[in-house]
Amino acid sequence: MGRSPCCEKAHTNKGAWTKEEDQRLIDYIRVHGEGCWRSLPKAAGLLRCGKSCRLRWINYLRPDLKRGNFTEEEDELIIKLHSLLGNKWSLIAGRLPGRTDNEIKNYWNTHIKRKLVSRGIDPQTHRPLNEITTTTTTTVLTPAATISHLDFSSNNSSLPSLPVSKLNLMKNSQTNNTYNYNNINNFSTTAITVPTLNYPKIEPLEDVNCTSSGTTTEEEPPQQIVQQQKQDKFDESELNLELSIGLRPVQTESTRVSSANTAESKLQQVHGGFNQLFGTVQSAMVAQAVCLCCQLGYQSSNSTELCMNCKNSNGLYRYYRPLNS
DNA sequence: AAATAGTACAACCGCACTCCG
DNA sequence: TCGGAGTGCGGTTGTACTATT
Repeated sequence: MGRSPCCEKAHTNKGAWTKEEDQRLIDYIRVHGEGCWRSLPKAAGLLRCGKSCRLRWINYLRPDLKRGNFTEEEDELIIKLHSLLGNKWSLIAGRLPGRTDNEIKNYWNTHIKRKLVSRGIDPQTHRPLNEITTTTTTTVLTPAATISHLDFSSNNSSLPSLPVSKLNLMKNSQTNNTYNYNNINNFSTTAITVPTLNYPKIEPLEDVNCTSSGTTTEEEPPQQIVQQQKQDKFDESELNLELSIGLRPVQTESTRVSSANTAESKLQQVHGGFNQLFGTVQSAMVAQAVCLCCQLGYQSSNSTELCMNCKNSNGLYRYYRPLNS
């Protein structure tokens, strides 16, 4: 049994929007605001599907959209973000104020792909097209590798089984037991050092060997939480806003030392689950996050005034409507 | 000038996720 | 806890426009 269609297809217009339809939609949203897209068409007197209205508004009619050509800076930012996030267009769009996911996706497919190919770079992997082997220090499952399962349970009673989904994990090839976790909210990399004997069972959905700009924390003490300051400036070489955490190898009760300021104590605080640890780390990351557009100077560079991104508590730019404000 | 090929992008489709009763 | 409604997302398609022959 399939789900019901989103609208009565029989009595809806399809295809390009007319000026009148646009105006009706704009007028309606100006008065009533966004929301309840299913009932909106009828209320606004539009013979359109609610989804169609939503798409038209979000991708074309919103007043805060930045129309026009992409700048060189935007190009480079999209490339960097794509290398980190893959085809997560909405996330990429969240970092480009005034641009929509659809617009970026189209632009990627029509311009940037070709641009990268002409530079000799594979648009999907962001590796040189003619590269056969790699000598870089980090092996990455895929630019946005998805790990289906992370399991500490077999040899370790203090850490739970970890049904970790959709983490961007990169295995550090130099330190066999370190994984880098790409935090998509603020582009930081979290190095997770796991006990050698309790090596996590990684089941990558895709096995794509490629390189990355991910950083390692091999020389840092394993139990130390090191939160490096973000780079003030968008670096041409890489988006390296590093936050590192190393998990101490499993210890017996007798050897366990508690300290309020150590990573170990943090671990103990979150013994209810590794997911909680990620939640804690992520929260810290987000709390510290300064949006990229501010770093880049796209938005207000005035230090006393946060841009819309930074005003948004989750660190991600989302659509904002100045209509009724 | 007409036909054809290539390009750009708006719009659609279907799936997945979240929310709420 | 479950199921349906609403919404968001990524991939794909359709079509208008431009360049080339």
